[in-house]
Amino acid sequence: MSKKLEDDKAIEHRVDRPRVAKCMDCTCFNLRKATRAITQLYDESLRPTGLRATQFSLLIAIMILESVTVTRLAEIAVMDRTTLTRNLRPLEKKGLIKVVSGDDQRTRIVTLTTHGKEVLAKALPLWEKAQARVIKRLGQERWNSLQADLGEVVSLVNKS
Amino acid sequence: MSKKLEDDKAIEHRVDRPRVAKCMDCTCFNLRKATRAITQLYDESLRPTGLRATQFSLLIAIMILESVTVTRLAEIAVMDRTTLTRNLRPLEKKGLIKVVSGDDQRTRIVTLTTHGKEVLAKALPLWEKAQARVIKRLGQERWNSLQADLGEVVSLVNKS
DNA sequence: TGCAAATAGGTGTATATACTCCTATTATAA
DNA sequence: TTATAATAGGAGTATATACACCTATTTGCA
Repeated sequence: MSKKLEDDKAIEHRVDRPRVAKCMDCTCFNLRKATRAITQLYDESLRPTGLRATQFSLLIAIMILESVTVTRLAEIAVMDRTTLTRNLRPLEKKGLIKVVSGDDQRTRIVTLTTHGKEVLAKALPLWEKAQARVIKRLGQERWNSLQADLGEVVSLVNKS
Repeated sequence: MSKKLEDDKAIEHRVDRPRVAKCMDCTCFNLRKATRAITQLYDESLRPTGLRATQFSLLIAIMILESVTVTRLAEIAVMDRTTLTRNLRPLEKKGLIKVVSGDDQRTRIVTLTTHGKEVLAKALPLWEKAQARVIKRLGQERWNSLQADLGEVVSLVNKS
């Protein structure tokens, strides 16, 4: 290897300040920060119902779909199948959902219980308040573009 | 209570389809979806180094700060203090960071080890590739506005 | 028809997250 | 100076996340 190439390589691997500083713009880090912050806001709002934000959204999805398999629900939630399995556990334990085998014995069908629907009805106005607050503070226009961009991020990764 | 008010209350608490459907626009749910997706992309890119995206960003922050307390680092990372304590554990176990008591005996000072700097130097170009790919696919302009919006979300919550 | 491939799902393990409650140390004020 | 408040941090507990690997069932084809 020529001296020139060695120098290039050394430069390439040197960790200088400005180069490291750029890492603070990490898309992943900033998404995670925003998610941590916003999750606390929604969790706080939903606390009277005993639901976490993630649980609320899963229940909503199940209500809309009425009856859905684990794999299908995982696809919709852009969630690993095994993650969903674990996330359904506390919902089942609290009696909010019911999980039974489908006609295809491999599948597990998830549905809301009556109790689940009741809790969801109590949670809905609380969620609406939190959502309205976020949209108001962010501004409708900015919120719209954020929603669109988040959707773009998801499809960007799926097409990888 | 008058019949009129009872009706209003019934309407307020009724869970009709369009109202439930709006919940799919949940800011929290969509942020979490995007975060799950993008985290997998960065984790995949960093896999050869054995670092997760979160770990990479923490190491970067520690490198920039050179020496930092747990509470200060948690503030910067917009992370619960107890979460950070747990997140530092695997980094310490892998010998990437060192945690020692400060002059103020209550504080714990976090610094990078030589090994930590080496791993970070290996990870840096991998992160840069992932970051460049995301910016390219999203488009520089869209990425810029996403970054700004995520920052806005964080400060929005902090000001609550 | 019978067997391999595809599909649906769960477990083990490890990290990520944060709330509640706890201890230890430092700062402050009576 | 000493009692108290404030600060820094950790432990217990529970949820959230996903990879690697496993089993059971169904499908499709030779």
